[in-house]
Amino acid sequence: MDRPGYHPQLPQPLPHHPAQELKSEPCGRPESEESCPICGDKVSGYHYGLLTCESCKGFFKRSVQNNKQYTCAEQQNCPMNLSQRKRCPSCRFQKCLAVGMRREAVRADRMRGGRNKFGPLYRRDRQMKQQRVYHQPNTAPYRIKMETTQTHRLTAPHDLHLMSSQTSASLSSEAFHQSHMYPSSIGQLEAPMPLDCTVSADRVLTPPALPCPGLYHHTFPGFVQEKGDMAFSCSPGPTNYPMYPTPNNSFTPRSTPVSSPCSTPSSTTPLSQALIQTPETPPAATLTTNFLSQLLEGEQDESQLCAKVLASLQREQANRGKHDRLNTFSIMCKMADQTLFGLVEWARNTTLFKELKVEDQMVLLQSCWSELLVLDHLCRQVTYSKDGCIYLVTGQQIEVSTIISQAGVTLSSLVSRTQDLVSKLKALQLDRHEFVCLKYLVLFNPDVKSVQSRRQVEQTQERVNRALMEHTQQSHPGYSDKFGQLLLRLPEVRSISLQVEDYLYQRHLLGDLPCNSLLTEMLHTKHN
DNA sequence: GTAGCCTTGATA
DNA sequence: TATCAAGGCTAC
Repeated sequence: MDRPGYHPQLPQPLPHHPAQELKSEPCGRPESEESCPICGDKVSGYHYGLLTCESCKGFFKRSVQNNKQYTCAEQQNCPMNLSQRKRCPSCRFQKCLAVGMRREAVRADRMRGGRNKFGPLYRRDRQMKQQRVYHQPNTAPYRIKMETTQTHRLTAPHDLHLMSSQTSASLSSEAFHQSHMYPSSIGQLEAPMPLDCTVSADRVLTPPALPCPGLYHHTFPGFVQEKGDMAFSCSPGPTNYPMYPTPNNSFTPRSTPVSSPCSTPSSTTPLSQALIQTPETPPAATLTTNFLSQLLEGEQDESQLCAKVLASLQREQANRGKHDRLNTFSIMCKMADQTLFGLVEWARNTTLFKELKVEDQMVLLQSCWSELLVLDHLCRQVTYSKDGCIYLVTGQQIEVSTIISQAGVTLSSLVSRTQDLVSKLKALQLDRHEFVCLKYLVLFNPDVKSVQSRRQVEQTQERVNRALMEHTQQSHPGYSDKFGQLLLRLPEVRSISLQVEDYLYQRHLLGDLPCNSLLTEMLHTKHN
C-alpha cells in the first residue's frame, strides 16, 4: 500500500487518526478536511461507520449489496490511492473493512432515508474531533492553561482538594478526564511533584518529526533514548506488543492461515467459524489456540499506540506558544485520552463485539470502560515496568515511591492497590493471551443491565472463559490453579475502577472535568 | 463498474 | 424543521 504502515491483514489506524482534523466553518458546521482513510480522496461525510469519500461509500455499498467476492491478482497489498483505487477492488474492499467500514450499515431492505443505528457512534466521534478543534489556538473557547502558580502551591495531601476557582476555570476541559488511568499524573497536579513539568513537556513534545505512523517505529527508540535526561527514568520503547519470558512465548500463533476478521464479504467470519465446533473440527486444544490467536489479532500494537500518543502530544504542543507548553499532567491526560479512545476502537473492531447490536455495544462499553482502562494499565505494567516504577504509554517510567510520597490519600491508595495487583499478576506470569481473555471477560458482561442479547453476550463470555481455562492448563500444566487465580483478580480490577470513577465523578461535580470528552460522557451515562 | 449528485426520511 | 446518512440515479 502506498500509505506507510498499512497492512491489509492488520487492524489499521482508526478513522479518526490524530493527524486528521476537522475545521469549523464560520457557520459552525464542521467541514471535513480529512482524507478518506481508504483512498485519500476528500471525505464527504460519515458512511457505513466512518468518514469516507463519496466513491468509497458507493464502492462499499455496491460490494455489500451485491455480495461481491473479489480476488486480488497480486499479493493482496495493492496500492490504494485516488488514482489507483479502481485497479483492485479486492484490496479496496479489504481496506474498507480494515479501516472500520461496517457491512451491517448497508441496509438489507434498501430502505432510504433516516438516520442509522450508528448515530451515537458518529456523534461520539464528532465530539472527539470537536474537542481537538477546541484546542486549536485562537479558536478555542478556552485555551489550555495549566500549572498556574496557585496550582503549584497546592501541597495539602487531600485527594479531593481542588485548585482555586480561578485555577480550575483556566484549566483545559481535557486536562483531568482520564487521569485515573495513570494515578501518578493526578498526583502531579494535586501535589507538586519533583518533576520539572515544563522540561518534561518540552522533551516529550519535541521528538523527531513524526510525519506518518509507519515511520514511528524507527524514530521512537532513538527519541526515548534522548529523553534519558528527563526527570522520569525512561526505558527503550517497545517495538512490538508484549512478549515476555513465559512458557507462552512458544505458543503457536495459529496452525492455519487466518485472514483479517472481516476479510471476505461472506457472512461467517473466521472467528465465528472458530467458535463453532463440529465433529470434523480439530482437537479442542487447536481450536483454543486458533481462537485465542484470533482474539489477539485485534490487539493494538503498543509501539503504534505509543507513536499515536507522541504524535498527538507533538501536535498539541505545536499549536501552543512558547510559554504555553503542556504540563506533565496535561500530557498524562493526553496519554490516557488516546488510550481510552483506542480501547473503545479495539472493542468496536473486534469481530465478536461487532456481532452484537449497536445498542448492546454501547451499554457494554459504558459499563466497563474504566475496567478496560485499568486492565490495559495493568498489562502495560506487567509487561514493561521495572520494579517500583510505573510505565507510561510513551515509554517513560515514574518511580512509585515518588508518587506515593506526594499524592493524597485516595491517590496513594489507588497507586498502592494497582501496584499490588501488578505484583500479583507478575507473579502469575500473566501473558498476552490471558490478558486479552480478561479484557473480553470484562467486556462481555451479561449482567449489564439493559443488554438485549444477553444470551449472546453470555455465550461469548463462556467461550472466552473456557479458552482461558484451557490455555492456562496447556501453558502451565503444573500450575493447576492459574485460571482461578486470574479470575480472582477481576473483582479487584472492578473495585479499583469504581474507586477511580468515584474520584473522577467528584472532580466532575466540582467542574474540573471537561464537557466534551469521552470520559465525561461515560461518567455521565453511568450516573444518569 | 465508478463516482458525483439527488432523494429520502428518521432523528435531534 | 434542519440535519445527514442512507439508497437511487445516471453520465461516464
